Amino acid sequence: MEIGATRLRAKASWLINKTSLHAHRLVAEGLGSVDARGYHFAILAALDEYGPASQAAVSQRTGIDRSDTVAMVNELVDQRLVVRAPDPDDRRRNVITITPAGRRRLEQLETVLSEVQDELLAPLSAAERRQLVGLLARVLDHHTSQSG
Amino acid sequence: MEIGATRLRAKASWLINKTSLHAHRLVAEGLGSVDARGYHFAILAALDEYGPASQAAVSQRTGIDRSDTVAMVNELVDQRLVVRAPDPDDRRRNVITITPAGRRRLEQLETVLSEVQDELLAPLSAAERRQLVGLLARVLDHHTSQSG
DNA sequence: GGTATACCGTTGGTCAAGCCAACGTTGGCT
DNA sequence: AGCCAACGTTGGCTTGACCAACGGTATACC
Repeated sequence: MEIGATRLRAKASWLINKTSLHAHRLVAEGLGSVDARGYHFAILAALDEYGPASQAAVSQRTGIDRSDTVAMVNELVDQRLVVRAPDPDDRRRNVITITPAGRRRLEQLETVLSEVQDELLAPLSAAERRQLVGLLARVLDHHTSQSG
Repeated sequence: MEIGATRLRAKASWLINKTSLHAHRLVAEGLGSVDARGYHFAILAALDEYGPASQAAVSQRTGIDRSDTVAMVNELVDQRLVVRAPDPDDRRRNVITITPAGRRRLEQLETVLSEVQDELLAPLSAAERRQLVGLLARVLDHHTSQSG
């Protein structure tokens, strides 16, 4: 495709959506090649940074819906990358803990995703990449703080 | 939600995908309030800029799948915003032409979308918005030119 | 102490987007 | 004439994001 339509291209929303599609596809391909999914990385990363947490906490930190978190944690448990145990202090909760294997997996996914970022942002310099990330982060912050 | 996880936030792919979600929602809400969809604007804009064209051409220029284009053109025809006529020079083709009402509609949607852009990019200055649009356009160009 | 209220994990389902395969029709090429 | 490519159209598939509701549990308030 040779997308034109200046009116379309001038719309940030359109650019973001289209770019997101490419990003999404690249991520899915990259992670798919090692039998993982984006959600796996998100959850492992959250557990690694914040330590063991309830599924609700994981859900909040990753922005993944509670119901979807259940399925993802199931998959991670099956792969022995995390452990799910009832919280003795609050029996409503399950405490999810990342395992050593989970940490190794996280590093593997980190590597894969770094390569994907490179591919995605190929035409941009290092400075420009930082710019883009900074701008997007600000936009995202604005909307997540006031609405979500 | 109070999304943290620096590892996640540092990934451009993640930022783009999340931001895209907000953008998509805002666009859907904005256009929904005047009973339109993103695809409508895309098609009307393409027809306005390039003149009458076959559905295949519209499809290419907007990046909308051929099969989805059929449905969208149907809707636009129902609203008398475009006309679909067989091409006498090539009977495989339908020539889609925007009507005067279609142009008025396009301007209406343009207005709505401008407001949506404002809302989406609220935390950014005008210069920063141009920066963001420029960076995204370059990323998008890179991937659309080499992969289809 | 008992009741209402809020939270947690889980199940099940919805909805729209983006795709893809296939078909009949038509055009172009050789 | 015969083959291949393009077009419009139908139908369906997959996935991500989301929502509603439930039983079970903790907390707050009276």
